[in-house]
Amino acid sequence: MSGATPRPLRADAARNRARLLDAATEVFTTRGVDVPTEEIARAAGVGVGTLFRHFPTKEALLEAVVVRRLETITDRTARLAAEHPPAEAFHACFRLVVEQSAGKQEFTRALAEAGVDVHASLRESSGLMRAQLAGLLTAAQQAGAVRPDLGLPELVALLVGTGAATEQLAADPAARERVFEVVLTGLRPH
Amino acid sequence: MSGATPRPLRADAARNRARLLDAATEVFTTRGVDVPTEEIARAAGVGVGTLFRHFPTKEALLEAVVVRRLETITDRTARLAAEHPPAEAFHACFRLVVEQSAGKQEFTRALAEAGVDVHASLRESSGLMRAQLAGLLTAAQQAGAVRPDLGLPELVALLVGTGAATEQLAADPAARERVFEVVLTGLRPH
DNA sequence: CTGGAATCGGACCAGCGACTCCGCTTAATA
DNA sequence: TATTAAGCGGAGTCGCTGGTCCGATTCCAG
Repeated sequence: MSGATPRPLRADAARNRARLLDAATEVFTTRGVDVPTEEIARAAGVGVGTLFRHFPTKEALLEAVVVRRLETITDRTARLAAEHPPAEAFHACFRLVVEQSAGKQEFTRALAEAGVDVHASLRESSGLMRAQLAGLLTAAQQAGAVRPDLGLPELVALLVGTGAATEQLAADPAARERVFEVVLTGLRPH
Repeated sequence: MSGATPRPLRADAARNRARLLDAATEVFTTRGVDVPTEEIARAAGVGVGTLFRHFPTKEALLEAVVVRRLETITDRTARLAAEHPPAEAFHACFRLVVEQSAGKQEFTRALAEAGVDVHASLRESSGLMRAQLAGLLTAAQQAGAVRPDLGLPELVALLVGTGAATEQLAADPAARERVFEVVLTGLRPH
């Protein structure tokens, strides 16, 4: 197995890599995954050659973006889970995940479509995320705050769905809030 | 203004047109809107030339497919609405629209992205659909079956969202049912 | 049956976008 | 500061896909 980075990566190279990641996140999110790679390179202030040296493939770049975002969300979720009682934590995380995933369905879908089996790195961080969610869910259920008949798959589906729903209401925060209320109310035991 | 069809369309032409529409519906739904036009032509058993004579553009074909599906759904919705009391009708239609819209978000999104303003035909049938839904919603609200603070936009968003959610659970009907219950429960007044 | 208009099919064309290549630039080090 | 290898940029390549064109084929009126 290969250990850490073989070489420490030169200063400018590291900077460019970071810029590319940021630019790609921005551009993919706002304009969709179909933007030409050149657009991303331009947004990052580098040439396409640089882009492809850092990420061998457009798909690899997309994957890197998704992984980073997943990791961020997982971290924040963990913090919320640690600092609040189960019911509150569950609700806060639900909102967090939905809000932070805006436009992300497209990402993962594109990934899933492109290569049949996603890369190891994605599977790993997505696994961590799922583990977090599973813990949150069972804790909330034991606290009597969530219907006991729901499993992780249903929770994930509802997260994705609520994301899609709120995306439709981007312009109207009040309506978005009402949608949240509908879903969160429906999640309570009845 | 132009009246009805200028010419009655030859027999084989009509057949081919229908085949194209069916094949396109099938292929777009199962493999996404990015399939090459040639695939659709092959699935329909015709050449690409025929395809482009009937539909001047790939986008036009997609639009025709979407319009047809919207019309079907609208018809069924109308029938349900006429034959059941408000609350039942609302629930039944909610399920119907979600189930029949499977994979359709992608369609409309692709359309919206492609040309900025969708074609008149689509706007028309989509308007009819929205009118149906609006009627259904207010009736159900007056019957006390649905939260009174929801508007048409929220309903549409929830339809789209529930569609996205159930699509994630394609393999597990029981889980899908639980998702429906969550959303429909959340829609009731509290 | 048959003439000819409508329709068909698929080779062909053009534009686009992912990725490569290589001469030039620049960070790191002695 | 000089040396050198890592890194950069972007013009160019190649394959793919939407859309066109026209000779071959098919329907149908007389």
